[in-house]
Amino acid sequence: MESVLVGMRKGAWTDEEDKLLKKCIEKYGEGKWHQVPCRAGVNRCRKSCRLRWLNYLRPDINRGKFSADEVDLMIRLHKLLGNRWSLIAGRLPGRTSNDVKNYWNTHLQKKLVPPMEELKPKTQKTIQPIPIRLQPRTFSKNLPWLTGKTFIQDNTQPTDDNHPKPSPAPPPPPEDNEISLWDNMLVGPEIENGSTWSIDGHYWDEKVTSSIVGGCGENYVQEDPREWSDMFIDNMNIWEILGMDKQ
DNA sequence: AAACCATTCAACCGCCGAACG
DNA sequence: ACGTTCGGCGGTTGAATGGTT
Repeated sequence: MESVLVGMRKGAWTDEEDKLLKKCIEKYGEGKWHQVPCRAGVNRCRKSCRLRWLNYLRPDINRGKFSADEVDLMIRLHKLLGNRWSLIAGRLPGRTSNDVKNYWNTHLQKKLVPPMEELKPKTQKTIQPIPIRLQPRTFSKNLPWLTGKTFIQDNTQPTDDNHPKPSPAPPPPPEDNEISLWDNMLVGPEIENGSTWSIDGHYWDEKVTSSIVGGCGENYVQEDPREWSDMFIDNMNIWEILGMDKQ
């Protein structure tokens, strides 16, 4: 119960609050958000502090305009991931999930969605706009890839500049057929052919499953794709999947 | 100059899953 | 096994700003 919420400040952050929060994070680091309001001396809830830091105060945030490349990548990723803003933002260095979400809602949704709606024959069976449902968002600290046994690619780490770049030690590239699969997932309507759409919108193709899992480099066996898909998406080299030059 | 409308985006809200006692 | 807490997410809201009449 967050009884301490009574009397908490809301609304826009002041410069003074920003300074206090920034100072606190620099001193104690990110995390332990429940302690941050007390440590920083701001009358805000933990969520508000976290959001302010992640969306505004973090030093690596790129607050400039979205470049054409970024927009292109965002569209591709959205086609692949759906409204998984945090995952999309993770592939756009310096961008926050809030930025991506806002940009999509204000700039791209109007451009992309309405025309699709208009083009859609009213009698035609429609495919839900969520290509993949990636269920798990967080993982146990005991999982192998969190204990140093498995390579983890983390593109969300701060970068020296604001340009997209591959990780320093990228994992082995996927096999050609794997790239083809993900390419296919990005190109649109043909996604329906030869693959499986489950009732709840999950996209699945069993033949490819084993191939992908094997391609992760570990003897990692998982029965249900929904159990590993987030990890997979996070850790695989999406730059290659998207067929983009690493810049 | 003022009123109105549209757009942008920071911030809040409610929910979920993991961790912990 | 269960309840609580915490971190994190996506959806939504509303104030601020810009543009138009």
